[in-house]
Amino acid sequence: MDPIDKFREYIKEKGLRNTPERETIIEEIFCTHDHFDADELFLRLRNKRRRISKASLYRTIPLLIESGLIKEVYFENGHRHYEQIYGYKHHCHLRCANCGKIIEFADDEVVKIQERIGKKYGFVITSHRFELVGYCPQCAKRGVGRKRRQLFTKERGKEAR
Amino acid sequence: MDPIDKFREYIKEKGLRNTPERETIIEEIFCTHDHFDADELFLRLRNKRRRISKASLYRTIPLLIESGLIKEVYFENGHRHYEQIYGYKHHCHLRCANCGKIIEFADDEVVKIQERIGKKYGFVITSHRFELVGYCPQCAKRGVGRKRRQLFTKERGKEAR
DNA sequence: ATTATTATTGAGATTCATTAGCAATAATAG
DNA sequence: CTATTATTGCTAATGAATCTCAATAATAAT
Ligand SMILES: [Mn+2]
Ligand SMILES: [Mn+2]
Ligand SMILES: [Zn+2]
Ligand SMILES: [Zn+2]
Repeated sequence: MDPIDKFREYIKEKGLRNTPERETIIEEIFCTHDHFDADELFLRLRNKRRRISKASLYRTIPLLIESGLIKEVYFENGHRHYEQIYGYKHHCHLRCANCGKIIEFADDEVVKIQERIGKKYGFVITSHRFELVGYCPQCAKRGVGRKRRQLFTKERGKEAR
Repeated sequence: MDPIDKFREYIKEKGLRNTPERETIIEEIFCTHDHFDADELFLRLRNKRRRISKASLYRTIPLLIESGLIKEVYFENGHRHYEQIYGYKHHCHLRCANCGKIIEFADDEVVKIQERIGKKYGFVITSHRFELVGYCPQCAKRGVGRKRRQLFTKERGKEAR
């Protein structure tokens, strides 16, 4: 089923009303599989001459989450980032702390751990978030040498001496 | 080594200056092992008649992170949450989506996955964040019956059919 | 198709966490 | 003890996310 149909279903079920603005937003989100944030999405829409107010965009996001189309993946740089989940298999993220590159991966062991821990504490687990952070091949190589400055952002105050 | 000594070491290394305000903050954070956020910490200090400005508190947090005393654990309710890491073994979190209860757990498999994935993509992995979300025993039990509404917030639209 | 009901929109104001600016203060080196 | 300059506290500023409200438009009922 199409993301838009999925959304219509949700809208009907909730007694809400569908609108062209909402469908435009969904279309834009699903025309690529990239992670995104509110502002990025707003600009993407603007570049395509779709003028949707930021208020509507922000108001739509929770609906997309509740309908199972997207989810929040991480908070970074002072704002939330999202990704589509509808139609995509679940995955975890591996991120380069330097260049920001993100690799999506899946590993069966993750689910096993989830089951084991859930059983151990009597929890009914509904989701998980597993993120690995490090340095990608390129950055790891350069990281050893120069470029220290913005590489290890967390370690400011050193390279000055 | 004491958290404060650890911090002094860091301060010296960076050519910064230590202050009673900073030590007070560290003391307050380490007098218990709870997760915390900036405002909570500010109030805890205030209740103990330690008047430290919010500005200083916010300015100190990055130093505590860089010195390896604390780390950001999650963003929720519009603000960041932290936890001490110095002196505590690494752990992951299991959280109840309803009552907010948090259980800390450790599982060796997590590290194995980290190593496997790191090798697979050529990343030098420096850290990970693994969070399981679900319903604790109590909430899961009640969740089946009434109170559905705010319980399964993330999965609305499904249990209705 | 027309009408009634009310959810949704867009523009702007508002909130709230976090930062930045600045003058006064105090931590360190010498 | 003095000089240097990092740090403090206060306030102002920033910016993401939310809210207000009048105008508009999506649905359901005629
Ligand atoms: Mn992804
Ligand atoms: Mn913890
Ligand atoms: Zn990289
Ligand atoms: Zn619970």
